[in-house]
Amino acid sequence: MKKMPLSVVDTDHHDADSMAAAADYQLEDQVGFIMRCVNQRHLSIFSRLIPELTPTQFSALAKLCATGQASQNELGRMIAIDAATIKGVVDRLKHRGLISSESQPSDLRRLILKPTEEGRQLFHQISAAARQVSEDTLKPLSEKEKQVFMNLLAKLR
Amino acid sequence: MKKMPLSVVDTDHHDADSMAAAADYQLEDQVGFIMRCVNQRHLSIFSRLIPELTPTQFSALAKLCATGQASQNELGRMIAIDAATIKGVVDRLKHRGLISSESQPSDLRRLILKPTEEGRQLFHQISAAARQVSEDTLKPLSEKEKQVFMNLLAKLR
DNA sequence: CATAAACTGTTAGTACACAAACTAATTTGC
DNA sequence: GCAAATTAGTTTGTGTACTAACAGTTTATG
Repeated sequence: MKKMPLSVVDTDHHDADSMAAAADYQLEDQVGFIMRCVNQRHLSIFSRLIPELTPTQFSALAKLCATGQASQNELGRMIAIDAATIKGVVDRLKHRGLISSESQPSDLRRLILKPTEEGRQLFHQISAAARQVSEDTLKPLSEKEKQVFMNLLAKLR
Repeated sequence: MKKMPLSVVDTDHHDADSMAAAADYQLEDQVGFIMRCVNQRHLSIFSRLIPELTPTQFSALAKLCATGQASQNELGRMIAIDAATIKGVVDRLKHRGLISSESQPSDLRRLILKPTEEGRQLFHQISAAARQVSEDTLKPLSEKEKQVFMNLLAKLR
């Protein structure tokens, strides 16, 4: 790793305020940046322990197994995924035979989604690994710290 | 909001362990799920306060303004973005005239990236807003809680 | 010095994620 | 009873994000 010549302060950038603000802006101290990194680590743990599904696909399948059935948009709302995104997720799960869909006679706009027997089986098979993913992600923290962290994280929802 | 009929426990799903594991699996209590939600909120705050750039584009520009220059892959490494992804980010910043690139004579593989004057100006203009993004994201926490949270979050990197 | 190993950037492929614009179906409000 | 608003799902477009495979360049090694 070579050090690059640092030359931040160079020219006229308007007011003194924005100069000072920009000068001591530390990208790696910002919540968003660190969260992105933590998420990268989490995704890597997830795909190692559960190579069969993406986190989003697993969320959808898990929620569908928990509720029994739901319409497509309804499912998206339950797991915080918008209508445009959930479509692709559902298509892929359907294509793999993990969920089924049929239109609801009483409301022709709606697609009723249900997990197939295969989908339920897969969910049950990997639910232990899913719990392990959370555990591994929080591994760097002590039991007490985990509780505090999860508590604060939930407040930022 | 209508309640759906809950019918989770229905058929033979192998061992008692995985049944029990699956039965009390609460998606909304998992780190990964909550982090995704927190990130959604953060992204929404970001795009409201800084509509000019995405968080990733801002990271790249900010780091380039801080270091003066870097090669493409080097820049990616500094902000935790892989080679395939950084290409698109750099292309878009270049297309908008915020950074420039030229190949390095001493190593023909490398593209040396630098912020343009316009890029530097934009960075200085929005750096205050960038700090505000972090502040707003952490708003639900008290000062003490913010410190604790950032400390624990950093441990999960 | 030759060549294997490592590195830089590129491309293709898959999968989110969201905004905006659209169709069709259903509710509502007057 | 009917127009207006709402809802469900789809499509398009943009922007991450990662894997895998690849070509050209540089470096390290035998």
